[in-house]
Amino acid sequence: MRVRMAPSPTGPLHIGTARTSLYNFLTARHAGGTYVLRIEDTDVARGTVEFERDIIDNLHWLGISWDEGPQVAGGDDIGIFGPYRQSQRMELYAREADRLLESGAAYRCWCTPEELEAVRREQEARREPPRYNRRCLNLADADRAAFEADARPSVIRFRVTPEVIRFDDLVRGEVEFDNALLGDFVIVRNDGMPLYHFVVVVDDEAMEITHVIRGEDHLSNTPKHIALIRALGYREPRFGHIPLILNPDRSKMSKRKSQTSITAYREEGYLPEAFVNFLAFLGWSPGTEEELFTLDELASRFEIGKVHHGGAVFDRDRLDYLNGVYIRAMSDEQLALRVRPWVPDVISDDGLLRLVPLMKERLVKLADVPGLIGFVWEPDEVVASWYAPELLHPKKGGPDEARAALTGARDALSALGDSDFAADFLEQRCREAADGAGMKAGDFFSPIRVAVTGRTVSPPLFASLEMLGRDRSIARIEHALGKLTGVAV
RNA sequence: GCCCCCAUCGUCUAGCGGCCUAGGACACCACCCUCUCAAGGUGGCGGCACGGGUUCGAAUCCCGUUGGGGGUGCCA
Repeated sequence: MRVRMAPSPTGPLHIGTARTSLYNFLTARHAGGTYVLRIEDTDVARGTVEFERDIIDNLHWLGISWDEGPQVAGGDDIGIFGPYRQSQRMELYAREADRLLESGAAYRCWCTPEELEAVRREQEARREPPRYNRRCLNLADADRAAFEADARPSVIRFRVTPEVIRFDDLVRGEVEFDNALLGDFVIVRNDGMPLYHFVVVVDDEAMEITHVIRGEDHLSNTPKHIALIRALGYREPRFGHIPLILNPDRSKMSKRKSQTSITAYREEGYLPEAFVNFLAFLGWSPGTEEELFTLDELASRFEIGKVHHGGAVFDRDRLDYLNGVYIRAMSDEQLALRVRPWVPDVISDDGLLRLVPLMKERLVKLADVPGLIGFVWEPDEVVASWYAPELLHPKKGGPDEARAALTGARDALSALGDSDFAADFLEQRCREAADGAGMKAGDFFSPIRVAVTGRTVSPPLFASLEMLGRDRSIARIEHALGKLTGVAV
């Protein structure tokens, strides 16, 4: 078995491409087959090397690797079927196009886009299917000779034979199309650039691809490809069309309506292992109630034949949940490492490790880290700027209660030495102080929380105080007291 | 318009003729735990699109309807 993924570098790695790549990868790994990466960069107008870079990087990030593929960073191609960029395979396409021309399976067409457009409009007006009228196929010899002598640019069209095309789709079973409904489609542009339908077929043959697994949006392209395969005398691979990933409104997932670039998810701090797990289940399930799988486990369980037929909506909530599960399953040491890019250097590795227990259960995405524990490293004034004085008021109470709690806490904390400034001690003393002030613990803690973390929602208060240390904790409480007087009058 | 594909809770799905009073997960709601928020625990809400067949029996098979999606490029 030889399978391939064939991304086009006309944009950053897209969720759909990532999922298709994953399914191909899993299919190859499951069967012990070979996995090939081929860059389909025939669209020079839209493709860029930056996008190719993004695609390769993010595929790697997801843990998807390939046995054969293009050279990267000046290295050599991996594999003997290269080059693996279509832009480097032009002689092959030219040769195969000539074969088609010679056999009469393809022909040159000199129609201009404007002429084509006019014909299309007429057909639509007559409610006929819009397809090429074969004007250039039926050209008189003299006219053809004139065009050729003129060296006027021409495209090459594939002459579609009217016949019913059937194939046994890996995921859908028997599918049939009537190619009589197809027009003669262009396979080489008038600037000599070969087009997708053509190159994909040529390369799959040249690279000995046995299984073509792609998105359902290609299902109706397959009869074209099969026709081409037959005309060229190629072997027909198996085809499998996997369901699309959908926007919430159930249309094909698009940049306009959803976040589709893998880079964006990576930057938000989703874990690749969670992301892959999530992606795998968008259109497939092992048939049991298990739902946590590593890439290796997916590879051993995945079967292309068990892939669903219907599209799947991309559900952020579920992704978030899964990411949280993976975060919580990590050791503190692992999580500290993963979170490092979101934490400033002033926090040492040891310090970060001590911070991890404060955030682990609360973390959904790694990028949430600063919002969660930023108060630890932000300057006192910055933390103070996060809250309005009114936020210091406990739920049941006003400035008086806030002041009572804050002064009580300040006194209790001040009485403690640096070595006693530990969470359990702090809690004990603050509870005593709450009693002393005749307040409920919750109401007493609330102003302290806001003063120290700048927010009404925070990690556990006393562990937070401990992390912050005696002096900074007291300073923040004093500061809060000052803010309180400013408005209390 | 034409061609093709698809159809189980809001979402991801289990189900492949009797095990289904349709199971799980996310989300949502309630309660418990609790210094806030989480995490965790318990419970709840919620679905076989519709109509015909076939069969002793249909979420499962067939046909139709409806709905949704994809394609219909000198993009991929």
